[in-house]
This record gives sequence, C-alpha cells and structure tokens, in this order.
Amino acid sequence: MKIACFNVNSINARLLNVLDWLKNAQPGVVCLQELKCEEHKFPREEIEALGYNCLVHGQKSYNGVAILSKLPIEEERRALPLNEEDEQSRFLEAIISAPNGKAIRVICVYCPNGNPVDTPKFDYKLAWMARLIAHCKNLLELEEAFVVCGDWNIIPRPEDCHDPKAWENDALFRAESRAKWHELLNLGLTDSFMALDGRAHQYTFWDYQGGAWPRDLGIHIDTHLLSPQAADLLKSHKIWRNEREMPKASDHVPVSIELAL
DNA sequence: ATGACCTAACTTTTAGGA
Repeated sequence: MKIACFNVNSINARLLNVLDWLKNAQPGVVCLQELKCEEHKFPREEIEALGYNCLVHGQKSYNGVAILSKLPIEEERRALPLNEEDEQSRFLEAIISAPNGKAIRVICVYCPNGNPVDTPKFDYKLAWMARLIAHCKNLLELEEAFVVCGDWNIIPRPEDCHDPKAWENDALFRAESRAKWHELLNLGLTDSFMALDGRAHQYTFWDYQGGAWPRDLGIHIDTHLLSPQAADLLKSHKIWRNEREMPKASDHVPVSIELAL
C-alpha cells in the first residue's frame, strides 16, 4: 500500500491537480497539509468519488490537514496531547484497517514554519516539536506500526538545500530546529527518505518566487518517519518531482512510500 | 532593472508562507 503526503497550498485552488494525481498515483492513504479552508468548504464529494474516506481538520484561510484513505479509517485525535487548545490545525491522527486484519496508525503533520526567529513564532515551532516528540515517544511504547508524515518545515541537512549559507538563520535550518529533528529520529524512528535514498539535493519544495523551480533551488522538507514495526514493511520512497511542472502546481510536491501491508 | 509568487479574505491591501 502506498502512503503519501502532499502540502497542497489550498485544496480548493489545487483540486484539479490533486484529483489528477490521485488517479495517476493511486495511493491508499494520503496526508494533506495546508488545506486553507474550513471543513465545510473541503471538496469532499469530488475526493470521495475517487474512493476515499476523508478525515478533515480544517481552519479558515490558514493551515488545515486531512487524511484520505481507501481503507476504513477512524480518527484518534486532532491535536497533540496537552495541546488541545491549539488554534492552529496542524495535526491529525487516525487508525487505518488493512484487509488482513492488521492496522496502521497514520499521523498527518504540518509543523510550524517558525519565522521570523526572533519572535514567538519560533518559540511556538520548538514547543510544537517538543510536544510531537513526547507523543511519538509514548506511541513507540505500544510497539505498533505507525507513520508520521507531512511538511516538517525543517531542512535536516546542509545538502537538503542549494545554499546552506542563505538558510543559516532561517527557522527551517536553525540549529534549534534541526536539534528537534534529531531528537525525534533518535527516539528510534526511521526516515524513509534517508533509509532508501539519502542523496543530496532531492527537493520537495520550490518557492514560487525568483525562478526557484526552473533553477532547481529547492529544499527537502517533506518525508515520512516510521516506527520500527512500520519500517520493517518499508519497500520504497518516491518524490513526485514532475508534479511541480504542472500548471497551477503547489509549491510542494507529493511524497509517497510503499509499505508491504 | 538587484525585481521576478501565490493564496484567502467582510479584497483594491494585508498576512502568511518558507
């Protein structure tokens, strides 16, 4: 089964791109970020028509996440524990039932950007990541298969961008942000990109400005983290780079993994 | 030429993105 993540930068502005990609890629599960709409404005009928059950955690204008699943899906939570009062829709966790009687937990994340770094936005980013780390630590104790995927808003390595110098004081590349990333991985999670590829300059986001796409000046910030039980099932990892070329493309491209499930 | 984008919103300007 294919599990994908895709920051769509408005689901309604991106609907035709998303529907085309779903038909082409045929993922079983998709975690969407940056819906930029409330649940009642989510294009549920069009997506359900392709065979997906939709869990939607929307928000007016900003943020917003969803999980689409061809298999039965049940919501677990729509906020990180101890963060239920968060006004920003950035988290959605569900249990997906496989036909063989097995189940997999899927967590969709849209981690905070955190810029500018000398403001409360950066503190919010780091505190949000700390809560996610605590939650993943608890989930790992269950010794079950789970996948956390989405837009991390963290550039893990210098080679995950074109010019590390240009990013050195940005919230996405600051030492504090990358330390949180390492802390999360060091719990015992597997980054599917690093496990199966790991090459330099394999970007998942290119800014709309400055000809970033034609010049290939991107950053690698979208990937999947897997519990050991999920990592045992990991077959492949793919960045759908060609999607960035499409008319009206999002600034992110879809990323998918194949699990033996 | 030192700029060049995109989106939602009580739209004619702003906030946010990364």
